Amino acid sequence: MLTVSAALAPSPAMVAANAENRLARNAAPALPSRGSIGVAGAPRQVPTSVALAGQVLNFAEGREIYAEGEAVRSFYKVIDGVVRTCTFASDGRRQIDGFHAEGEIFGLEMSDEHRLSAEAVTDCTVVAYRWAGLASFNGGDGETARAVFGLAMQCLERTRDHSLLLGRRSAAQKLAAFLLDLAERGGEDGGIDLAMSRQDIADYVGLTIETVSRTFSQFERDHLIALPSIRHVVLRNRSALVELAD
Amino acid sequence: MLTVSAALAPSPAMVAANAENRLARNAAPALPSRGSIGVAGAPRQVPTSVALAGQVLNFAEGREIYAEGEAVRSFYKVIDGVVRTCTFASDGRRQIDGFHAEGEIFGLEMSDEHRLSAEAVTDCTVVAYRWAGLASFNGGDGETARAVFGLAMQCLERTRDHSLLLGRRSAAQKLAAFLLDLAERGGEDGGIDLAMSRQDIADYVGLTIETVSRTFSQFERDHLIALPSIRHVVLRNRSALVELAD
DNA sequence: CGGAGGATTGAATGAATTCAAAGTCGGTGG
DNA sequence: CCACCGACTTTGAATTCATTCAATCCTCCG
Repeated sequence: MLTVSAALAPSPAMVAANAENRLARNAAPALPSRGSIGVAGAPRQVPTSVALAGQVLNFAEGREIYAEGEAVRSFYKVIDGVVRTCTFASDGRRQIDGFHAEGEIFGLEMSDEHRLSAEAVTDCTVVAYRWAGLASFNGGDGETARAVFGLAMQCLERTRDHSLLLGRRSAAQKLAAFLLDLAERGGEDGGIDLAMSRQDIADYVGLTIETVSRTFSQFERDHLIALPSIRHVVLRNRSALVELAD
Repeated sequence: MLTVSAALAPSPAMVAANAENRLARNAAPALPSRGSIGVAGAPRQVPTSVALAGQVLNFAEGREIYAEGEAVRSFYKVIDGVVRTCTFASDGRRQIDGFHAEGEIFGLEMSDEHRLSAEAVTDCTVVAYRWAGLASFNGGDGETARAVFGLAMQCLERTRDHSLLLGRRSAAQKLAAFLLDLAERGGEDGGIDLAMSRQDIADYVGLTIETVSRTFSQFERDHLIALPSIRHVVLRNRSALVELAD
């Protein structure tokens, strides 16, 4: 149902009720954006321009896209909005593995069931590409394979950065790094639009919501940032933040 | 110098002074092993059996294999011994991204310079495969591409697990998870041979060396483990450890 | 305008770190 | 062969930082 193309090879015939999408540089349509991770800015570069058919799907804020343990049938690219991938510990604590914004992919896994769940942080539009584990990598032509590989490597790099962020760092270091990352991904200086709640941020950087709040307030008192509204951050002293972050 | 084959395609002609190696299931030669991560056991399965030429290299304990910032010319597979990949914060703190044992790869990166450095935890033997970023993915035949892709996905999974480990978890949870991971990778039950120092462990799980030591001692007092020698751990109550880890 | 969920702030607690000292182990040289 | 040295590890006490628990404050929506 979710999938359209045969294993990574375009097959327009199967593109039924839904629009076809191309996995290409700047391919995202200009939908009214309610929530980029950072500010609207330069689209994230994807190192491919390969035609790949997929099915466009919409999810309302908070909706689950797939659950931990569910069979892997697709991987996804974000067209608009923000998605989080996460796991839940036995005591209920949530750990957010990553936020995925326009142009980024998620859900690409080797095993046959998802190790993480995915949820819409904001209302969002994604494209599902048929994918059922490593076997799916077989058929595609060289260029498609290369595209998917590039995307996987991008995930790997982001995940690596994340685990370095979580290592032995203070709350201030983590949050400075988090904000700088958002600013970089968002594109322009000036303001960052937070797509996610404080709780999301806390679960991403491995802190409590109170510590996140306190640290942001401290940053503001120190004139490192301004918080004109609850979901908007302005970097006032980027170099000091960089210094802090490491 | 380090590289032997043309981009991921076997080219025996270039295999000059050094032995050729095949990236295959159970390909590792039976060298006298001084340091697997865990106990000697079932070889880590690699989901490929593709011929791939590479150059065999040896590194003494503590030696640097490549440095952060260095140009990416190869990725590596561990034949024997253990390798760590890590970064250094500006204040000198080290963060270990991963330990890589027999059969595992490291150093596969998309960018043109290494974001991490790699060092020999023990005396070790690795094979270097020519690799210069995403462009290297172009030439190979389908099967080689698939092999490399599978390896990249394996790295991704390990890195994901690591970042979940580092999130909001207590020292006991982190170390229980660490020991269970080693035990699983090592193969058999019974004993775990720690290839790495307490400092290495601390830098991997994001704790101080003192906390690692104290927690191990506490585990021993609680009969979760035994520590017959400094580099040897016996799991005495695996289910309790699993419970602890989450 | 009033309610509810999310965010901020405060005070007390607790876990991990830091600083400091003692113990262990392996290796080297007498 | 034994004693000593040095690096690594363990243990102890005090401190620090983030968490927990609790109360208040926004802000958005109905």
